[in-house]
Amino acid sequence: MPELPEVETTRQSFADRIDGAQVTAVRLGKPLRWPLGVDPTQIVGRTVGQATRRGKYLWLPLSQGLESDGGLLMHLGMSGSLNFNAAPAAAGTHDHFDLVTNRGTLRLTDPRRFGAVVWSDSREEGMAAKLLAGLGLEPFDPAFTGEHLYRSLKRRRVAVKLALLAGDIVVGAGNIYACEALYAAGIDPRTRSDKISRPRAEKLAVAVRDTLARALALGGSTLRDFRDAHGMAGQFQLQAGVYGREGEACGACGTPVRRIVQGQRSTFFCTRCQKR
DNA sequence: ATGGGTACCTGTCTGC
DNA sequence: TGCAGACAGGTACCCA
Repeated sequence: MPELPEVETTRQSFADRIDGAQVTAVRLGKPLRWPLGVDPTQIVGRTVGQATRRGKYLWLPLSQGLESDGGLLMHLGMSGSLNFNAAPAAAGTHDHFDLVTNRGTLRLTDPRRFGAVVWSDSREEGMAAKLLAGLGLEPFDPAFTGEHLYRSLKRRRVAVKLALLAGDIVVGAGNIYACEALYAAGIDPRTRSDKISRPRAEKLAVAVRDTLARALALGGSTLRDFRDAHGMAGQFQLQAGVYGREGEACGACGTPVRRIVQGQRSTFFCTRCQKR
């Protein structure tokens, strides 16, 4: 579900409110993608720090005086959302993790349970380090340039859409925004990554950054169940050019939007506006 | 190393 | 109404 705009929207909606809170309890529901990796009693009494984001992961620091840092690495998977509430309802069927603090409860709701909440002694150690290790550049990092994208794409020969989705060149674009960025850049998603010219890579880098920024400004996309930590839905899906619009007329040329499958996922594109 | 496929799990929608 | 099948925002892991 959540791609970078949704994860960042989520982070911004609870980070300042939970920063400085004391953990009073932890409640676990059904298993998520990985075990928590720590005895929950080790978390109780800790102080929550400022949540940060790397790709689609959130890192929530939980310090214990001077002796121990550590924190939780969280991922929303396909169907996860985090809610922060001072007076949370009783945990429902899909509520699988509660971090109860003196200011409110941070709750992960995730029907499909592809999400994760994993303890690490620091962001640079253990499971967190392992999961973050292979990630590509942040799209808003000045180092993410057309030249960087061009050189990275040159090294492989998969379809450019799959190269974007892989997340080891640039992070943050999932299925919706990979489709939308390629549409904005006028590039056919089936184009082999090593065939993308320098100028087109430049255009694509700009499109990735702008698409994600625009979605972030709209609070992300809500297709079915995404909500930020206040329960607000995103608005970007209403402006999508191609995603989820199979058969509808392309806004630029009127050609019906086409749907194909790449890597077992739907790709939406305009056969006229997007060239190989 | 690269590319391709599978696996994880639940809900919703479509068509017969 | 029931039921099978397709599909859904992600990504680690296994195999060739």
